[in-house]
Amino acid sequence: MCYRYTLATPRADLEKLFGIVIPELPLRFNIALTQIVPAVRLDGDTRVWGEYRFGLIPRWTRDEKPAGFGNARSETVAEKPSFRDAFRKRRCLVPADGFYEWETVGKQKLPWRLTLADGGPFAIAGIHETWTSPAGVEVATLALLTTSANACLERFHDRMPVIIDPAQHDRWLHGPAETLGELLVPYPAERMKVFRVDTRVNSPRYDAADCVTPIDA
DNA sequence: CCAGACGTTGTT
DNA sequence: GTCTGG
DNA sequence: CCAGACGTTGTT
DNA sequence: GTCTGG
Repeated sequence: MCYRYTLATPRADLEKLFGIVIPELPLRFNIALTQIVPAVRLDGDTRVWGEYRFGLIPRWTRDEKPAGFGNARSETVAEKPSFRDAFRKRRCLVPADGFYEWETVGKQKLPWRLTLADGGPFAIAGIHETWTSPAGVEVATLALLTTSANACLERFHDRMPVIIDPAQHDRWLHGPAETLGELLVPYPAERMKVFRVDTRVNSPRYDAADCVTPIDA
C-alpha cells in the first residue's frame, strides 16, 4: 500500500516526465495523508497540473471532518460506490520518486524507502474527487491505486502502489476505463530498489532531506 | 417504504 | 485501547 | 502509514 | 448519490 511517499525531484525532470510546464514546488521528503499533493489530470485533452488533498472523500460524505481514503484497490475500484465515478471519469497521475514501508521488529517500527532502480521520478495511478463540505467549501481530493506486491515488498505486506510506465501515461488518463486492467499490475521488482532509512520518517511532521538518506539495515 | 452502508491495510 | 491529525 | 492525544477547573 | 437489507 502507500500512505507515505516522497517527491523531491527537480521540476525540470518532472516536466520531462509529464511533458507539461510545472510551477515551482517544494521538495517533499515525507508526504502524509491530508497534505496537499500535486497530480496531473486531463482538462479536455490537455494535461494539467493540479493540487489535491491526499485522502479521497466521496462526494456524498456528510461528515464535518471525514478522514478520506488514501488508497483504493485496483481490483475493485471500478465497482465500489466510493470510487467508481472517479475511476471512470477522473483519473490522474501522481508524481513521486519513492515511497515508504515499515517493518515491525518487536516494538520498533523501522522505515524503508522504495524507489525505481535509477532513483528517478515516476507516476502512481490516482483518482480524484471534489468534495463539498457541509459548510460549502470545495476540496479537491485524491487516492492512490494499489495492486498486489512484488518481491521488494515481501518483508512488509502484500500490496503496493500501481506505478504507470511513461509509455502508458496517455492511456491511463484517456481510458476508456474498461481497457485499463492491464495497467493495474505490480511494477517489476528488478526495476526497483529498497533500503533502510532513519526512524525520523515515522513522524508525519518530519519532512527533511535526511528522510531519504540510506542507512545500513 | 426507510435505515444504513459506502474503505484500506495489517495484525492477531 | 481507540480516535484524530498529518 | 505512524504519532499523539485522550480532561477539568481556575489562574496566569 | 446509490445500493442493500429489513
